[in-house]
Amino acid sequence: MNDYYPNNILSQSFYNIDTLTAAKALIGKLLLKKNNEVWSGGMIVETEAYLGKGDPACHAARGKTPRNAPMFGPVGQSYVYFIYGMYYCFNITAFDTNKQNAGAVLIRALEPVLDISGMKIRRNKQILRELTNGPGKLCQALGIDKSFNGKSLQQGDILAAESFLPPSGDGFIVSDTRIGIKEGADYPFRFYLRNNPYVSGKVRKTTL
DNA sequence: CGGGAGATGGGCT
DNA sequence: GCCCATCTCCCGA
Repeated sequence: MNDYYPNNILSQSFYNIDTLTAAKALIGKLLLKKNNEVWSGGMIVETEAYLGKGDPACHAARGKTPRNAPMFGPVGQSYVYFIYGMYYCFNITAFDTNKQNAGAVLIRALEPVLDISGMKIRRNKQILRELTNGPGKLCQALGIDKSFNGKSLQQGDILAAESFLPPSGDGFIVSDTRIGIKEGADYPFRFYLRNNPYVSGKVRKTTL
């Protein structure tokens, strides 16, 4: 439990910017989800940009379908998809509406901040680092499933907001290739906070 | 303690 | 048929 109530919610215009810039700008922001009147959430520490047209790794690369429809807009809404038969991945639609017609930022990892006890229960894990250090993990920790697909992030049960504290690490955002894709694997469209222990992947040299 | 195998299902081509 | 993230179990050092 906590007595947190969201403020400084990111406006829709925040997301009307090219997807790569949005992916970097979202680093350090809060992702919030309300569960039974309690706000859970954490600071975004790792993202990936998926450009619509010309990006073979993007679900929207071959045009609009029922599944990828949210990626075609409006910007600033959720795009949630089901993966590997058991997990979900959470994206935020973001693109320059004057230049692109689709695009989204995959949220790959959070630094836990709010309702850590609730996240531990939903994850069935006690280690802080294991709660939200991966796209499927953070959806489970926050209680996000397909029913939250295509929802505004300016109101409702999922919000993105300015953080009230700085993330761990030295504050530098570094880029690298995206995880788990085959085509477009050489594009440096993944961004994360250097030296932040909550970034996805193998255990870093930090004792948490 | 780290590493590898196997399992899990929907949306596309 | 191909593509994906994560868990658990079972090794071997």
